[in-house]
Amino acid sequence: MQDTIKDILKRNNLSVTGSREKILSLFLGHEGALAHGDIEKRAGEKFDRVTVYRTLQTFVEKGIIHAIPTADNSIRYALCKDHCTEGHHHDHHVHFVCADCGNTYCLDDVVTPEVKLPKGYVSSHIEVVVDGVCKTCSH
Amino acid sequence: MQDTIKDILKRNNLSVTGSREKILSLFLGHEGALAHGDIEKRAGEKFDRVTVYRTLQTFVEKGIIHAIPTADNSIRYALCKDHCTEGHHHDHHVHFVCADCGNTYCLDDVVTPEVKLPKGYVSSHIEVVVDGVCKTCSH
DNA sequence: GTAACTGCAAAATATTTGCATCCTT
DNA sequence: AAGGATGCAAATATTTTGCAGTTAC
Repeated sequence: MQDTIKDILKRNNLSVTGSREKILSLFLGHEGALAHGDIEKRAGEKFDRVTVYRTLQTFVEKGIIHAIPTADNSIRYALCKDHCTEGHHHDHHVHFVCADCGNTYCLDDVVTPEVKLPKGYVSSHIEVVVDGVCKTCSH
Repeated sequence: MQDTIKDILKRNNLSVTGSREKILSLFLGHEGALAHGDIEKRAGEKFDRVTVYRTLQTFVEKGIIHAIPTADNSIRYALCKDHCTEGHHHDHHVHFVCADCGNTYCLDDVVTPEVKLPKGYVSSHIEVVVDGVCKTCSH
């Protein structure tokens, strides 16, 4: 696991630092998406806010994580399991926000559906966010 | 037009006040969606920030407008053209964010597609946001 | 050794709350 | 007149920026 994290960082030309390893391990160890606040909470409270902001930004730029906009104005981040590269995100899956537990999941198996746009509109990216109750909470 | 605005407010049991009339008229007179900041800019005169916050919140609660989450963390608001009532939004259309002009449009004719979720997931609402170039800018 | 990263302080923004006053009904 | 809405001040919260010290490579 340690090696995997380092590998991810190195692969993206990022220096391997404590903060980055810890933040990245939070993502790897958590199934759902994390908001900025979640990271500060879940971490052993050692993080400077600023470091978290900058680390998340760096990760997004490098294509390690992607941002998921949700209705409550809190941006969540989740690992890119697809083959994202710097400046090129390819997250063609659906996101799911559970009203019960509040977690946000990437439904990697659910492919973004096609949308027929009116004439003249050109689509470059489609983001689908489903609200509802997740597998765990619906039991 | 004036009467329409008043009608909308009255229909929702809201007192007819200057701020509400003006903010509502901004939405009626603008095809796209508006963010908080847009409203302060477009309003010819000075609006108290607080009034805008509270008015938008009230409108959302009453089902007059709905919020559109976008990737850049700026919530946009747009008129509900469907039959929304207090606490019950029914905006089953697709939203489009133009990378060129920055406007956000409700594509009322484009119905939200069905999404097949994995077993155990229950959907209550699906939000589709398409990024790309709009009709006007693609010319 | 050098470039990159972090943490602290502080600035710039954004949002919420309390309260006195004013306006709508 | 009564209740709700507004505007101001101020409290909170969020995000960004600058810079000096530290660390990775």
